[in-house]
Amino acid sequence: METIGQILRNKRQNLGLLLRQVSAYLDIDQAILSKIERNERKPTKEMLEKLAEILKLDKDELLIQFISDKIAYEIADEDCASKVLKVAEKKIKYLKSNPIPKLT
Amino acid sequence: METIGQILRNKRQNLGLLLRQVSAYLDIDQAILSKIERNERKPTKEMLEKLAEILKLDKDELLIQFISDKIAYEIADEDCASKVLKVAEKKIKYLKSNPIPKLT
DNA sequence: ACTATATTTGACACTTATTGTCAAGTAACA
DNA sequence: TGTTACTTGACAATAAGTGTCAAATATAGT
Repeated sequence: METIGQILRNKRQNLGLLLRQVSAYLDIDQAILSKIERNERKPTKEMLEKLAEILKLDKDELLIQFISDKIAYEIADEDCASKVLKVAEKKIKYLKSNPIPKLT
Repeated sequence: METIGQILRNKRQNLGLLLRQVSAYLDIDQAILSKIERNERKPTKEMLEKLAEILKLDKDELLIQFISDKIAYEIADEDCASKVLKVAEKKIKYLKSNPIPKLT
């Protein structure tokens, strides 16, 4: 099971790209990219899209990995985690079929 | 499909309790509770536990509603939402069966 | 309409998180 | 030793979240 950081790092290295090169393409400091690859910081969606481009990764797949990572870390320590996901799924289906109320 | 705010408000009103009374029990400003019930603010876990007590709700169930609400709102606008949940579930299973890496 | 009570709203100050930048640090290796 | 790639931590700036309060708005009873 790979984290998003690992996915990014592996692909970058397989392509023989340097942090410096990729971070320049994203127009961010390479320190940030380094931290993203070690899961110390989270990329923005904009960064993800650029990363998908330059690393030849599927944009949607990367987004899925990113969000699921976030959720997994968020609730992994709850012992009701899988129940949470089931309920969340129902709520999402409901939200999708109804006008979206405002979020806090 | 009820939000956590709706659940809290319904139960409070069914018990004939006032915002003032419940918020006093929680030791918070009633404005905050009002906002929680309208999903403008998120309760802390401590608030949730107190709310479960005074409103005679199941503590675990309430926590599940709370977290699933958060997740649902977080990803409801993604069109890959259900895929995200599936991947998240796998990741959680993995995390639970392995030493937990540090979170960002 | 008047009063009292319940709830909502928004401004505010305060704290906490998140962010990008930078320079100094380590590690590997020619 | 010198070079290259990457890492780390301190820093300031910004954004996000929190509690408090008073004024505004319901809501119901008389």
